[in-house]
Amino acid sequence: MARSTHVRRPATLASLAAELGVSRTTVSNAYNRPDQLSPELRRRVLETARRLGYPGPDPVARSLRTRKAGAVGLLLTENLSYAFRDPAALGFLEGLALACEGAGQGLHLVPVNPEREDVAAVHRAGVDGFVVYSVPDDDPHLAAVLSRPVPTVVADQPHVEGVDRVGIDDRAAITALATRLIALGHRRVGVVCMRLARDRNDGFVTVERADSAHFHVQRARLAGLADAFGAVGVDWSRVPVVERFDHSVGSGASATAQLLDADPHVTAVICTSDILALGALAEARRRGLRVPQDLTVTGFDGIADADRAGLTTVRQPVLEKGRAAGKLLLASPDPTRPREIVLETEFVPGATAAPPRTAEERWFGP
Amino acid sequence: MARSTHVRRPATLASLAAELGVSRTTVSNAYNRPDQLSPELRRRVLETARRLGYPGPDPVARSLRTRKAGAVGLLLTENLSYAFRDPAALGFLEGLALACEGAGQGLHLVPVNPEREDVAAVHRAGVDGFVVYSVPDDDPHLAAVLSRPVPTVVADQPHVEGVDRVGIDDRAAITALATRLIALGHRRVGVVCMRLARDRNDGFVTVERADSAHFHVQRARLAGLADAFGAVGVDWSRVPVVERFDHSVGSGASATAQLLDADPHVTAVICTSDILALGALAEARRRGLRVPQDLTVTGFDGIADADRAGLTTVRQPVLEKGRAAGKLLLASPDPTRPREIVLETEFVPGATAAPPRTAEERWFGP
DNA sequence: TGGATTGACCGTAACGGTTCAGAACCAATT
DNA sequence: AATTGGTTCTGAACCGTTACGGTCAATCCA
Repeated sequence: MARSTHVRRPATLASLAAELGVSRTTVSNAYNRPDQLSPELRRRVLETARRLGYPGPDPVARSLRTRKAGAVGLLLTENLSYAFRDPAALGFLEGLALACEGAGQGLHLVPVNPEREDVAAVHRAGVDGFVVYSVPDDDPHLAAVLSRPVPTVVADQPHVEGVDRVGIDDRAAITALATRLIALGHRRVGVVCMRLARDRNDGFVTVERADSAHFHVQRARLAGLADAFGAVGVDWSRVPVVERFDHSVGSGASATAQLLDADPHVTAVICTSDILALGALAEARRRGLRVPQDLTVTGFDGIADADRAGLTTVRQPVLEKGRAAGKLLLASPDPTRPREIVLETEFVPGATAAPPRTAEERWFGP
Repeated sequence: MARSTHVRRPATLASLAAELGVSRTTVSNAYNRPDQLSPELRRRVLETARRLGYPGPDPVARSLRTRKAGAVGLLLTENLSYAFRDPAALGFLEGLALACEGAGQGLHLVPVNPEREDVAAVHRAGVDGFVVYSVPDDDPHLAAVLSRPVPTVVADQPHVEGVDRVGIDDRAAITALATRLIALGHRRVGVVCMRLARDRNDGFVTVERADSAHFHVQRARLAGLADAFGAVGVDWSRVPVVERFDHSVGSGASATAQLLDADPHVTAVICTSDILALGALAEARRRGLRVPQDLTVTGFDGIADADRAGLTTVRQPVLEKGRAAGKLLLASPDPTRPREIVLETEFVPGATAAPPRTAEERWFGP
C-alpha cells in the first residue's frame, strides 16, 4: 500500500481559498455544509484540496471556534496502566468507552504521574468534560478538574457537592453481606481493605484512620461493616482491620497473613475487594485452612475470577457504571441541580462462606 | 468537600489582563514562564484570576497557538470496548499507556463506529500523532489517519510504505511452531484463523482469500504455515482453514467443530490466536477428545489464560509492543526514513501438543 | 562616567478555523 | 415593474492564546 504524498505542506483553508479565488467561508462550507454551495464548486474545492495536500480543517482550530473538543477526559488516580490490570476498573472503562463511542466522542485518558503532583496534564487536556474515577477526595488532580469550566461526573468516589455522581450504595451493600455472615454465626471477624488515603500504611488501621479515610468507598464499606456488627454487640473498635496500599492478590494474601497471625481465632476474613479476597483464599490454602469449613472469606465487586473461584461476594455492575457515567456527562450539559445515579448491587452467595467452627471442632475436627 | 464557585464566567486571559492593567503577554507568562515577571505581579495575577474565576489558559487555544495537543491518538479497528476484552489488545494498550504517561502525553481513543464508515472522528481528534493498531489495510479510517499531517506508527498491521511500524515476524514465528508439529509427526492438520477481511466469512477459506487477506498478520501466519508444511510435501491447498469473524472463545470452538466435522482425521488444530485455541480446547473436551493424546491444539500470543491452560503457543511481547509504538511516535518527530521495530517471540512448548496417534491407536486405544 | 547588560513588561501578529448577516444574482410571482 | 423567494457566495468578526521582537529603566562593570 502506497502512502499518500506526505509532504509537510502548510496548506490552510485560507490558502486554499486564495488558490481557488473564493472566500474562506466557501471552503469551510465545502467541508461542513455541502448544501451551501453548488456541487460543481464543491467538487473543485475538494479536488484542489487534494492537489495542494490540504488535509481538511484543522481540528484544534475548529475546536477553538466551536468550543467543542469532541472528547471526554478520564481521570484515574492510578497509573493509566493500572486501569488495564484491575478487572473492575476495566469494566468501568469499557462501559465508558461504549457510551463515548455511541455519542461519537473520543475518550482522552489523562496521564497522571503518581510520583509528582503534576496537575498540568489536566489543564492541557482539550476535552468537553471529565469523568473522574475513584480518586481520593484530597487528590490535587481532582481539584484541577473541578477548576476547569466543563461538566464533570464522579464515579464511585469522592462525593463532591454540586457534582454529578454515579455509584452504588457501598455501605448498604456490604451491610447486607455482613448480615449474612452474622446469620451464619460469625462474631469474631477480621477485615482486609484497600488503601484509605494517599499515604502508604500497610498494616492495621485505627478507628480514626478508618473514619477519616480519603477514599469514600472504602470508608463506606468499613462503616457498613461497623453498622452490621455493631448492631449485634460486636465491639467494632476491637475488630482488626488490615490495610494494603497496593491492590493486588499478593497484598490480599499478606494482609490476611498479618490478620491471622494477630488473631488466629478469626472465623471470617472480610475483604473490601475480590482481588484482595483471592489473596485471602491463597493464604488460607497456604496455611492448610479449608474454605469455608475452617475459614470464611468474602470479597466485593463480582469480577470474573471471583466467580470462577466461587467467592462469596457482592456483585456490582461495573460496566453499567461506566456507561452511566458517560451518558450522564454527555446527556444534558448543564442542569441546575446535580444528579446522582445509584446502581443496584447483588449479593453472591458463592461457596466461601459457612458457619464458623466451634472451638471444639477447631481442635478436634468436625 | 465544597465545590468551587462554578459560574460559567467567560473570563479570558485578555479580560484578566484588562482588569489588571497589564498586557496579555504578562498574564500568559504568569502561568507559563514564572521567571519572566516579578513574583509580586505574578501573585497579583493569580489572585485576580481566582477572584474572577479564570480557570487558566484555555487548552484548545493554547494548542492552536503552540501546535501541540499533548495527546496521542489511538485507532483500533474494533469497537473501543473490544480492546478492553481481548487480552492481547489490552496488553498493547497498557504498554502504550505507559509510554504516553512517561512522556506526559494523553491517550486519545478515537471512537470508531464499526457500522458506519464514519471517518469524521479521525479528523476531529486533536492529537499530535496516531498509533494504529491492527487494522485491515483497506480500512478507511486508516486512510483518514494517513491524510492527517501528523506522525503515525502502525502496530502489527498493516504494512504501509513510509510509515513507522512495530510488530513481530509473524511468519517466522508460526513457521517455528509448525516445524515442531512436523517434527512430532503431524501431517494432517487444520487451521482456525481470525477474520481475513472486513467482510464476514464464517467458514472455510479459499487459497485466494488467504493470499489476498487484508489483515496482514493473519496472512503472514497462514503463509508461515504454508511454508512449513509445504516444505515437507503437504499439499497446502488441501489443508482446511476455517475463518471466524468474531474473535472469541466461542468462535474458536465452533470453528474447530466445523473443522473436525469436515475432516475427523485431523491430528492437530492450529489456531492463529490463543483465544481461538481456548475454544478449540473446549470443543475437544466436549467431544471427549483428550488433548494432546487424541488431538494437538496450538495457539498464538501467549496470553495469561493460555498459560493457565498449558497451551502450546507462541508468546509475543504485547506490552512491549505497545510501549515501543508509543516511544517510536514520541521519540523523533520526523526522521527521513521510516523505522521498523521487530520484537522477538518465543515458542512456548506447553502441554497441548504431542505426536499424533496412529490410525490403529485411534480405533483401538494406545 | 558611559557603555553594556539585565529584568520586567508590552504590542503586534499570527494560529486556522466558523459563523452570521448580508450582497448579488436569477427566476418566478403579483 | 416591482416584489418575493431561493440559491450561492462574501466580508468581517470572532475563538483565546502564545511567539516574536521589541522598549525602557535600573544596575553593573571597569
